[in-house]
Amino acid sequence: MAVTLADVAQAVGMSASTVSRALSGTEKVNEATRQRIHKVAREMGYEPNQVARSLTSGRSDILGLIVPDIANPFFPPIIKAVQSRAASRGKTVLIADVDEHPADEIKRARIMRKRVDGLIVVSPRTPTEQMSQLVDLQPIVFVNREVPGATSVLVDASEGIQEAVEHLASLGHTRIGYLNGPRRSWSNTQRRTAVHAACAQLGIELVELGPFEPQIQAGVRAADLVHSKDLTAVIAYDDLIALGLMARMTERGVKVGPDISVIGIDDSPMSGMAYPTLTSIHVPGARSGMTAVDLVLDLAENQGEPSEPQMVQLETRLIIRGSTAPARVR
Amino acid sequence: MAVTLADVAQAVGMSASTVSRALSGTEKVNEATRQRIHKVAREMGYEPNQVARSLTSGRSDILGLIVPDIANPFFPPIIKAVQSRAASRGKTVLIADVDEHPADEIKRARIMRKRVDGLIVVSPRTPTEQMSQLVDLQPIVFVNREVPGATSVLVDASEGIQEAVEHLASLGHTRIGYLNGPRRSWSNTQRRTAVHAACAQLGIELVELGPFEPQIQAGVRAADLVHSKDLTAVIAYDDLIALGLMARMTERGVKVGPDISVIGIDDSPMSGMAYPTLTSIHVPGARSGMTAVDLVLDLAENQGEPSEPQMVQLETRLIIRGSTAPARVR
DNA sequence: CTATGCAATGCAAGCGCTTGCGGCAACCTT
DNA sequence: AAGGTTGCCGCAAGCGCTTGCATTGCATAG
Repeated sequence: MAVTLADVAQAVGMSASTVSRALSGTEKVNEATRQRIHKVAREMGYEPNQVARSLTSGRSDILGLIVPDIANPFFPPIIKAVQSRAASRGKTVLIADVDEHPADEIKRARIMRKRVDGLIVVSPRTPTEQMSQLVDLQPIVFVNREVPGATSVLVDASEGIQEAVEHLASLGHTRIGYLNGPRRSWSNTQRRTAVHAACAQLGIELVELGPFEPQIQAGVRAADLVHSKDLTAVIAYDDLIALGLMARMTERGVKVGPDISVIGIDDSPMSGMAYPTLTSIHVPGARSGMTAVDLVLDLAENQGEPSEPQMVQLETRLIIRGSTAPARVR
Repeated sequence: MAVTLADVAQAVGMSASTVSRALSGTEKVNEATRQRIHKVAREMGYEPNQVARSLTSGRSDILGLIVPDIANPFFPPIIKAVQSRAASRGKTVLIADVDEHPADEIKRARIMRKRVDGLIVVSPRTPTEQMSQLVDLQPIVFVNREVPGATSVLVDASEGIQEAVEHLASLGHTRIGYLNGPRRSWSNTQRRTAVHAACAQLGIELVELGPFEPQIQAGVRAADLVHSKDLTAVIAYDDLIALGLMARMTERGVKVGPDISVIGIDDSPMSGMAYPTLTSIHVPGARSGMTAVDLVLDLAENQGEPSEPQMVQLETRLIIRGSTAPARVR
């Protein structure tokens, strides 16, 4: 059996309460006794039982993080950022991968909520109505989507997309495609709207395709569709779709760059490694993860005072690489 | 406040013990009352407080999973497999990403151990002596590394590597490079040894390079080194290194395939998407994850009876894609 | 009709920790 | 010198749940 608080208390000849206070450090304890307690505790190899601790204190020092798909390279950086930020604030992170399955999301969130001090939900996908069910699971913050009445950290795709369309326009493209992400996805709606706006403003013809799942395979399928539409440039909902598309194009002997320009969104680590390298709209995943941690911990600390929901906006920008080139003259 | 067991008990007019038994289902309760209790509990929206439950029962229904780096595409499939297998057995998974930092691994494991029913450690990297410290954190199972006295699921690289070297030999390569992974990594040692053995057997000259971190950037650095050694074929410690190397080679105008053959290890999802597609040794990540869950749960269930450590071996095989081709005649 | 067994349920003791409240010295006040 | 502070610390009451044991009622056996 592990050594308990009581064991330490007995060894030092003090009450458990004092030992508890000495170790958790919040309350006043004589400096000398504190040191003695710490020493003995260390010698005995005492480690507080977190479960018992959270039962009484109500805190667990765990943060819940819900992501749609760990395998999507866009998420690991977010996860890492959340973990390291959380760690520096003394928290651990419980990750749930909901496998792009919205229904799970709600359920998992409810279950998780009991063991964690706060929830961070990164889910561009689940419909807003369902998300709203989660708002009362305070403290909770949403990343990359807007939920009425909840604090969230948003990524504003419009700037990057504006830049992307301008980039294509300046390369002489006059007719571009947009490969939709999942139909009911909030971020797809956002991105799609931004593409529309930018095209309208620059007088570019827009062809919509999809929806596609944010997976490489979907991009592979998209490729053939794109080819049949005779487009010279496309913007994909995310890098994965773009990457799959590029792979398939290359396989079919279509040269990405010279023959067709493709732009991804997310700027995931892979985009610099593909061939050709993928021009992509950088989404500050790590920053949004860190921000989310800060927000959720703020909420957790001020549980009582009902602060009004904050909304932090982060910006995007275009990273030009090798997958975009002047439109071929026909 | 959430509804507690006592609330439900009061509503049904029974004692908390009965309600507890009715809901957890393990003990005998009259069928009629059980149904009534279930009904009321559902109506009241009762959800057991997991924290309290685990304090008394000692179980948490959480499995701990320690991985070196979520961002390495080799791991997400493992994680997903572990999660889904665990879910089907009624467990949740607590993931810790130790950022390739061995020292953390030990610490994290110890801390985690208190809140989880069992530990799965996937860490090809940490030195064996340190790993051994973890053996007493039963139930624990190690993936992809052998630790004396502990149950583990091993991936036997030798077959796949043998196939790989044979493949290269048959393509006419007579001098190949091996790009070492991290120096003290168990799996690197294993792979390296296998490469040596295969080369010796087939009379192929072997040049070792590295060590390199299992990251794309390291592969990029490796590329220039490889180039200067005038090799016609290399086997990399993992896909990431291989991918980085290919990207850099391509950038320098060296044609991967015709000019230099490269083989990765892991067969991560990216390998089919690179250009050219990467010939790689398939490592059954998902299977090993599932197996690990089964093993650790078995251990957990038979905590008392000291069963002797099992060792499950999984096999690897070569997946030939576009990055390998006949040696250029010079 | 009383003894016995069994199924169904209640009692109560924790699990290991936190925390409000109060005790009690030792120290200040005026 | 008596009342008031202050700083440390102990008491004890839980947190919500599980579980060994006792209790009850009733059917069955003797």
